[in-house]
Amino acid sequence: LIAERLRSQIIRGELEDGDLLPNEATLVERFGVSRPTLREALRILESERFLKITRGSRVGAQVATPSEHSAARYVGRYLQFKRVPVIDVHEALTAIEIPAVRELASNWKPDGMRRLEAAVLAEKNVDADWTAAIAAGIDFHRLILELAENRTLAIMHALLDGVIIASGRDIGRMFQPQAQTSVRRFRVVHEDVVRLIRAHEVEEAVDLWRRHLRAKVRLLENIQSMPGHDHALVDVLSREEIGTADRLSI
Amino acid sequence: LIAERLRSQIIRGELEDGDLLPNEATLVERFGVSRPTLREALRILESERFLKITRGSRVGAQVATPSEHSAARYVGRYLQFKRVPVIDVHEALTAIEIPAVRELASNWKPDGMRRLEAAVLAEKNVDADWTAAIAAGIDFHRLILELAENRTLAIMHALLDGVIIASGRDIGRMFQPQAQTSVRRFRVVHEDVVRLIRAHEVEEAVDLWRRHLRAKVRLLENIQSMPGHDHALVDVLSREEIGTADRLSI
DNA sequence: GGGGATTTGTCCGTATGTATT
DNA sequence: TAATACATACGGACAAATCCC
Repeated sequence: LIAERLRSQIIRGELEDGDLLPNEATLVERFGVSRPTLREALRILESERFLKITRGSRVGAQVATPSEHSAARYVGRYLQFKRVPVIDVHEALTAIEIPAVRELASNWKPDGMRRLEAAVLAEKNVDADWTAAIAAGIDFHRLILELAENRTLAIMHALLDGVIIASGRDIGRMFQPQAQTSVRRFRVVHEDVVRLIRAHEVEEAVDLWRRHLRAKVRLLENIQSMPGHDHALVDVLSREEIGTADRLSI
Repeated sequence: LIAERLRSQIIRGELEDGDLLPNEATLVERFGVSRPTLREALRILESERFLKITRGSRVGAQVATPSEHSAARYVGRYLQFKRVPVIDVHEALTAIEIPAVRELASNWKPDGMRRLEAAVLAEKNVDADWTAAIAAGIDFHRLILELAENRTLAIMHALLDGVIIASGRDIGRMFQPQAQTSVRRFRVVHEDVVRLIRAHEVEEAVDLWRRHLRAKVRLLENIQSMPGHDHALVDVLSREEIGTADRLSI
């Protein structure tokens, strides 16, 4: 009940990001419960990433606004439990991005177009740095959703994107030498699609994007088809567990 | 760390739905921590709906497989925090369902077609019972996603559907007298779309479904446009809080 | 229906690790 | 370097709920 009260305050915006909660003794008094009970509530909120708790002087429980990252982990765990293959998630991303490109090509706004062209430019600038290049590529896909006038779909896209990043292995695969040529070609496609969107060439833009996404999935499939990697499932736990094993020394 | 160990076991399927965990004393011994510490871990997993804890003889912590319902609440809270309007969620559902219908009309399988026709029949049978009729209507939409060969999208659809149900108000609006005629007409549309899918009339099926979804959104908008209801945001907390207030007697 | 056994819920007191001043 | 403020952890005790006989 205490966790729910605090959580409600955070979601409603009464408690803002970075706000410091009173110390445990004060909270114990305010809610009229004992310390162990209060701590169970704080632990719940910490696990849900609504609080960030540190110990020491003049610190304590700090309010953390829910981020896409934390929501993505929950969804990712669910997908993992459902034994969903990673390729399936990529296909879902495709289904979400196609109508977004259509919408954007039909009626973009000047401000959005500026941001698209800035993103393309940013990709060009980091072309030498391989890590940054891939991050910029992911950002470009997200930007398209963000500009496409549906916040729910943008959030769903970000969640699934987050799941793939948390799962991590696909991104790792992109770093493999055999993938580099393809990834570099992707940047040019991004440039082209922006040009088509600007010209309101709806069908051409959609078609190019569809081919682009199919190429991305096929690239991952090809790299994935190494022995032992077939039908790789979503796996967001393995990475968390590395840290765990370390701290538990098992 | 303890929560993560147990959670990992549940997600990997080592602990199955309904399994009973040992009692607290045993767990304390097994993990080598004190009781308050263990309880914080159990509290985390309970809040994430991985455990269902009851007190009394011969019971205790029971493993609960993550359900769409629990995942939906998590996503719902995030949407609420982001101040997303309910209509926006409906539009996202539209974007997800359209390609699903296209895929289904292009190549359905005999088994899927059987289930579609059974769903239509089920809707016809509960036509008199208003509550059951609406539930059957929702099930029909879910079935389309389930048959459309992408599990991730089906899960996303179920999540958003769950958010709307948790938010609850839109469903309530469907019960209003002014909506009943429209909702009844929806059942006929479901029947028609199955016929078109069976006949592989792809574009016609997609077009009908697009109109159907637009009608649904418009219906909700019309009812919603009563004073004080404009741009209603996703609100999954209010319902939870009713229970809270009750138990806290505030 | 009642009593005993089992299990979680809650609380207190105390000691310890850690960050800031 | 010392003092302070904070979370972390432990052990023991009792209360409350549930189940079984």
